[in-house]
Amino acid sequence: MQLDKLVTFYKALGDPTRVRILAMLANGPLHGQALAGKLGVTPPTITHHMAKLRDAGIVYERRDKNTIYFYLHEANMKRQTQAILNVLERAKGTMEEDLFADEETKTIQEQRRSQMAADQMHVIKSFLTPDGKLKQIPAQRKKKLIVFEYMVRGLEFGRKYKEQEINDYIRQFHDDYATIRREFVMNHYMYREEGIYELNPEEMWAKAEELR
Amino acid sequence: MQLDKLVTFYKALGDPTRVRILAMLANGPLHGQALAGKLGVTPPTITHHMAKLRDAGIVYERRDKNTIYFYLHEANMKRQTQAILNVLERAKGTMEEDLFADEETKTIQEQRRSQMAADQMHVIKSFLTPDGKLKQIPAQRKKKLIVFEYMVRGLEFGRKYKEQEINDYIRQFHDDYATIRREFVMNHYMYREEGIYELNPEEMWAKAEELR
DNA sequence: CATCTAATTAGAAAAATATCTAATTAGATT
DNA sequence: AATCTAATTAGATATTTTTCTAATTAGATG
Repeated sequence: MQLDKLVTFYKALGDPTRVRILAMLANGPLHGQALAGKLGVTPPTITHHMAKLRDAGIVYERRDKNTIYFYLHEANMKRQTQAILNVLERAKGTMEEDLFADEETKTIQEQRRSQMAADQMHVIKSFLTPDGKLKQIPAQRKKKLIVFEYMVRGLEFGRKYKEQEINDYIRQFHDDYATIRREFVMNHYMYREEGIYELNPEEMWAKAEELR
Repeated sequence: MQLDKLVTFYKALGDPTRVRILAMLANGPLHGQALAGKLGVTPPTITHHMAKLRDAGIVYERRDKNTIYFYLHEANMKRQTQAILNVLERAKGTMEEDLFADEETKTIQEQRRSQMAADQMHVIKSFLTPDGKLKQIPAQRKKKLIVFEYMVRGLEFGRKYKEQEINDYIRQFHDDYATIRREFVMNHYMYREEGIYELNPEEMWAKAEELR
């Protein structure tokens, strides 16, 4: 559900009233009445906006008697503002089109540079056959993650996959799709909910860092 | 019109379809048909989304024969993702509440630290009387800007002011409001459109950098 | 110039969003 | 228990947004 989270965050910032609220909170916490007064809106409107900001992880609140003070969650903000950049950075490394490029897009694809570091590329080459099959699942954790990351890059960010689709995808690389699918989830490359799988770009990115 | 610009940017990122488009463009430019195909939507839908992304300065396009390729505007993205953080940073320095704090918020206000550097504070003190009047407009550009920045911090980000309101505000500091109002605009602290004034936080912030 | 392709515009329908008023709830305080 | 205060919920309305189909436009190209 990572796409949703990212979208929720930016959507929360995509409203002038909420941005003004945040600018006020930058001066220190304020309660609902104060915000309503300064902005010239009614308390229910504040409740509405604060719910959005809270859901996005942008503010948190603390109660003092009957009054609820809202605080900027600065660390969360700083982290999340970057989210889209992380997604794009990760998307750049995707090999999907390199592997299955059709005539239409080939020349454009060729213009770009892969983002994958040379030593990671080396690990990958050593575990894949020339036609892209996985010889074996690396035993060493670090190498295993490099290979998984490579494999998972062929999946599309933000798309929901049925288990069957994941199996078929993995089978391009290795027959033991069940093990690998489980590993994907265990290592947080994918997220599973009610039998539906989705890429987890945030975690993947954190992993990419760790591998360097 | 800076608030609008910021909101337009984040709003553009607040839609799952658009985020997926961006993830695809991170691999290199694509044309409308290709995007429509990959996403399973119709061309008009792509036109709609690309207009939003273009307005937000997130993509640009280049034509080749009948085909229009969309490119990620990465530099713009990187700069603009930070925008909200800049606004908040600037808002923190606002002295409005220090100067006019009412009983209600005083203790909270006291908890926070001013962001204004010590040497800037020194310049300000030397040009203001104890009751907050401006003795004279500094002749030295750098000092003048420090004082203007201080003054302008009492105005509210994102709010539209009539000329009369600006005059009244400035008169707290100095009788020659006309000169100072003109200076505010000339130095890009404020933005003027059809007789309505609004703070220009982006420029102000750039200025704050320059002063350090 | 007739035709093809990709993109855009127009216009409609459905969904989501922002905001208000009125009513209700959750916690203090008397 | 009765009363206050701040916040929330419910429900209504106006606006904005997403997406579609059908029609139109802008450029190439035979």
